[in-house]
Order: sequence, then C-alpha cells, then structure tokens
Amino acid sequence: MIEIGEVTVPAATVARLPFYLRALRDLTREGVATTSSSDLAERSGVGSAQLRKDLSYLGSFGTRGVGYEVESLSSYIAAALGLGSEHRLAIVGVGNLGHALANYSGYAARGFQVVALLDADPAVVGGRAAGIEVEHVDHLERIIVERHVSMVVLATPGPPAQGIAERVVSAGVREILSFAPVALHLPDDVVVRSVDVAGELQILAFHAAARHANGVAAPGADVPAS
Amino acid sequence: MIEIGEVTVPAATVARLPFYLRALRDLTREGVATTSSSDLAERSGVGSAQLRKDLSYLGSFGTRGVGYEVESLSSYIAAALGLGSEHRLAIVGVGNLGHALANYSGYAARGFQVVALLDADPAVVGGRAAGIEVEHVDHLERIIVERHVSMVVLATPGPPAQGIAERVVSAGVREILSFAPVALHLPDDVVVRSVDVAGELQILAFHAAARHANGVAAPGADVPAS
DNA sequence: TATTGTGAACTACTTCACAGCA
DNA sequence: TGCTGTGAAGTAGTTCACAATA
Repeated sequence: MIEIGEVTVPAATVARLPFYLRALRDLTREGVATTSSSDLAERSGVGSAQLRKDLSYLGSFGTRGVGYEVESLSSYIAAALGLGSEHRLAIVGVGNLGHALANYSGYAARGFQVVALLDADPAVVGGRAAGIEVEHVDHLERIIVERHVSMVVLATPGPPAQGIAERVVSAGVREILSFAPVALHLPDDVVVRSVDVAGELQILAFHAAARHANGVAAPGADVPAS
Repeated sequence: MIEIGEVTVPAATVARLPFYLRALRDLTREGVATTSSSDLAERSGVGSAQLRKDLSYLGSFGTRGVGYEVESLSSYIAAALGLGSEHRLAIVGVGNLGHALANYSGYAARGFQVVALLDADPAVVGGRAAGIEVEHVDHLERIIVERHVSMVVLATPGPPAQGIAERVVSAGVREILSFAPVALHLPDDVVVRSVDVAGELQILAFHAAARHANGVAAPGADVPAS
C-alpha cells in the first residue's frame, strides 16, 4: 500500500505496472495504436479485471466501448513509474553477477544509468566492466554524493551486505536492489527489493516435491484436479 | 495455496521457507543449537507470529517455553523444499546473465546441479562456461531427456523465450525459472517463477517518485507518517 | 516462566458482475 | 453495442492475543 499524493496504490499493483509497460512498448513496436484490457492483460500475463482495477488506482485512461490508446497509456505508466527522471545507479560487488548486471543493456532505454562500479577486491578494483572503471568500495560515500547516485544495486556476498547497505543509506540512498542472500535491516523509509536466485530454485523444488508427493508418474501425465 | 499430501500450504509461506532455511544454516555455522521464533524471524526479516504461523502449516517443531532445535528444523525445512533429491538444471541462454548463473557457486550446496548449457548463437556454442560445454539449443529436447533435466533456467532475450519454454515443457520439464522479460503462456501444471531486474528497478523508481511527490527535500530528512 | 501453536480478527488483494458511457 | 471503471463479494494472507505446555 503506497501513498502517492492523494491516492493510495496497492503494492501488488505497483509490482505489475512494469509488466503493463512492457506489453505497451511491445504494442508500440508492433505499430498497434489501440488496445483493450483483455488484449493487454493477456500480453501481461494477468486477468483483464485485474488490469482494469490496477489502472483504476492511477486514474481513468480508456474509452468505454473502445479501449486504450497505446501511446498515451504507455507514457502515463512510465511517468507513474518515475521513468523520465534520470535514475543514477551504483553497483556494489563486481563478481559474476555484478559484471552481468553492469553489462545489461536495458538500462538506458528505461531511464537508468550506471554511474559507478565498486568492489572490495584489489584484483577487481582498477579493472573495467561495461566501459566503467571499478573503484574501491572504501570511497562509496564520496562517490554516491559526488555522482548523485539515487539507487544502489548490491551484488556482494551475504556477509558484507548489511554493513555496505548501512553505509549506502547513511550516504542518502533510499532505494536498494539486493542480490545478497541475507535479510537487510534498514530504516523503514528505505525501500529494499531483494532477488534471491537460490531461493527461487528452492521454491520450484518445493513444487516439484509437491507434484511427486501427490503422485505424478511420467512427464506429461497429469493429476486430475481434486 | 499449494496442496502437498493432506495439507495445504499458502504460496506466500512457501516463498518464505528459503529465508528460514538460510537463517537456520547461518545458525548452524555459528554453532548455535537452539533458537526461538523471535530470533529466527529477526534473522529472516519477518515477524515472529508470521514465522510461527508458517511453520504451523508444515507441522509442530518447537518446544513451548524453549524454542526450536536448529538442526532438526533445518533438515525438516530442507526436506519440505525437496532438497536432498537431486535437481538437474539446464540453463538456456549463455549471454552475460546465463554465464553468471552458470558460474554461481551456490548450487551444489543446495542440491542443484547444472548439467547443460544451451544457446542459439554459433559464436557461443562450443565454448565453455563453468567447465561445461555450451551446446546448440536445437538439441534441447534430446538433452533434457538424456540428462534427466528437471528444471530449466531461461536466460534468453524476450522474443525466443515463449517458443523455447514450449519446447522445454513438451520435453517433460514442469519447473521453469525465467529471466526473460515476457509473460510466458504455458499449461497450468507448469510452475514458472520470473525474475525481472528491469522491473525491480522500475518498482524502486515508483517509490522514489512517490517519495518526491510526498515532498521529501534533502537526503536524511523524513516525512512524518500521516 | 518463557515460548510455542493457533483460533479469531483484521487487512490486503482478487474476481465478479454490472452500471455507465462512447 | 462493446468495453471500461468500479462497488460488492469472495479469497488469501497477516497480525493479534492468549491458551497450552515443557
């Protein structure tokens, strides 16, 4: 539940806005000018009532009997997501994953810009990734302030993550995306999104175990529901 | 809501089990033999009532007035998560991200094993990552069957993802972890978990925009609640 | 006495179903 | 006529608060 100005938007709705935006941009690329809640929902992987309800939290964008204009809805959602303002990222931890994240090409198109790479390992510091020099994490606070970093991506191992996160917050950053396998304890006004690849695999493993416990034999064979 | 044998476990609970397991393994590493719901919850980043309620869906593991035995709870959760059985993974798409995922070192400890890397790009096929040869995605079905692959990690670009996912499913795989920025349409009995880095950043951007709309001036300054 | 396990209350989210409107 | 926008109903998830008990 997130307050923005007068209105309140459910967190679950916010988490789906990126899907809608992605689908709308695909439509633009295909040269489609108008769409409906059912088409857009289908492309986004949600139900059409869900989509209409989600949009209703932000305002009223469609035309009854007709649908939505792709361009205007797309710009509206992009604006709601705060794209358009420039978001300056620092990536802390330039191992396998940090390296891959630095090289990810989708940032620019979406209003994000990587302005610093930091690591603690002397073997990595001084090197380059994606054309950016890797600097020592000791200078984290200075770099955040000088380069107006507004979001930090944590791609460090678990143990140093809490300490680095605290330093990041003390330097003024309030939005953190963490890939570190630990629960971060930070002030309530800091927003942390965590991505845990090992955890996702474990969730899949739970489903696989449930499937077997419920007695599915061969691939392709299905258990009749209830 | 997931049925397993007699009992029903909320999906939200399943998604937290990996956090509990991680915290328990940290405790083991620290040589702690016994813990309480409040300590374990704190380490997992959830409330203690939440943790107790979650465990109650799986059974009754603690001792009133005392707490939980770390080792036995840890093994129980690992078993519930289907670790212990071996899970054989194929990674499709060996770009930056696929490469990083192949090199991720956390698999073995958790019962996962990468047994194939696949890509469509002739420049990548034949190369190696993490000591495994990259094979052509044309052979996907054969490789899945021959090597008993039970889970697939999709790290391809968006456009080919749907087609590859369908082939993966037709070869018998029912658990997919996707990093591709598209909604996959697959039969209901297939479990798909999606990770969308760009989407996560957009969600953070929404929070940043909300913060500014609600009038926060300088870093460190807080808006009083309500 | 301290801490678990759990009904009950509450909150959040989703889906339905239809009135409203171009 | 067809599709949006939205109250109302239904479902899922969280938190409370306390009885059970080692």
